Amino acid sequence: MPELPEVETTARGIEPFLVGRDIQAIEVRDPRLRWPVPANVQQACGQKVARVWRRAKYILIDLENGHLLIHLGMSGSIRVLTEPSQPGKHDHFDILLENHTIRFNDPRRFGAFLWSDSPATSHPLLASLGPEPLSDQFDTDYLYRRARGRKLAVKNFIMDGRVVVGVGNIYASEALYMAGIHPSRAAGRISADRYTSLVNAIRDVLQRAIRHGGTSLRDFAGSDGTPGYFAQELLVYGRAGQACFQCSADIRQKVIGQRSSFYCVNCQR
DNA sequence: ACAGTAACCTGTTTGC
DNA sequence: TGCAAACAGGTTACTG
Repeated sequence: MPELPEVETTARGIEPFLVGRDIQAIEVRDPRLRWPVPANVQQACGQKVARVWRRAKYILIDLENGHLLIHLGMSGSIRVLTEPSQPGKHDHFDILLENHTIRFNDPRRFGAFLWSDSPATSHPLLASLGPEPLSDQFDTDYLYRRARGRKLAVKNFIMDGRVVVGVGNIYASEALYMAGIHPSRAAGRISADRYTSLVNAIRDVLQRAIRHGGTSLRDFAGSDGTPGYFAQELLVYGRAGQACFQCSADIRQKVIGQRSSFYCVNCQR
């Protein structure tokens, strides 16, 4: 489901169907999402799509005037339909193009579909977000500086979107393992050198996951029910009780900040 | 400003 | 087998 690599994959997947095309209609059949889908999304109708891109875990659709924001939440997915089909349960809205339909499905309803008049990055939900993990602004100096004086667990620190965006629960565990840092360690008590490792690990794991098309491309690519490619690459996530690949100790699972975390007590300090 | 927690939902898995 | 509890990839809002 939607971690940054999947949002990226989804955005790239729908882009060619949208850019340069006119939005003919937006059909909202179940507006109950994180926030009720507002009527003003209809302003997109009749407009041509200029750009489709991603910021944090938001998919942004830039129009000639205004912007659509889509968030997949925990369980959202988007499919491109090439021929008409009956909407199913949890299919909340469609974006109708001349030859295709973009269909949004979200059982848990933590997703969002919103409109912004001004550039999407100035929307209240996006305005105070931290840098993209794959951008130059996200480096050792930045992360080390932001961590000064912080006492919360480093795992929660890197999952805070105001610090850096796009690091979800899976990749937080993975990156900390790769960097050899214990997820419960206070963010302010980690050396600059170790933050260098962490920055590299975050970059590396996200890039690799994107290259693999995310962890559950199935949502987008026509479901065959098989888990995504990246699931096989996971080093600690979901491996509680199994042997660490580096030292063979049992991988532990612990709840940190209300989320399951996976780590090796030997390899992570 | 910071840290911790509750809350928003439904579907699937786990445990008795 | 049946049922209830626990859990799931995200984020905001509230509390102290």
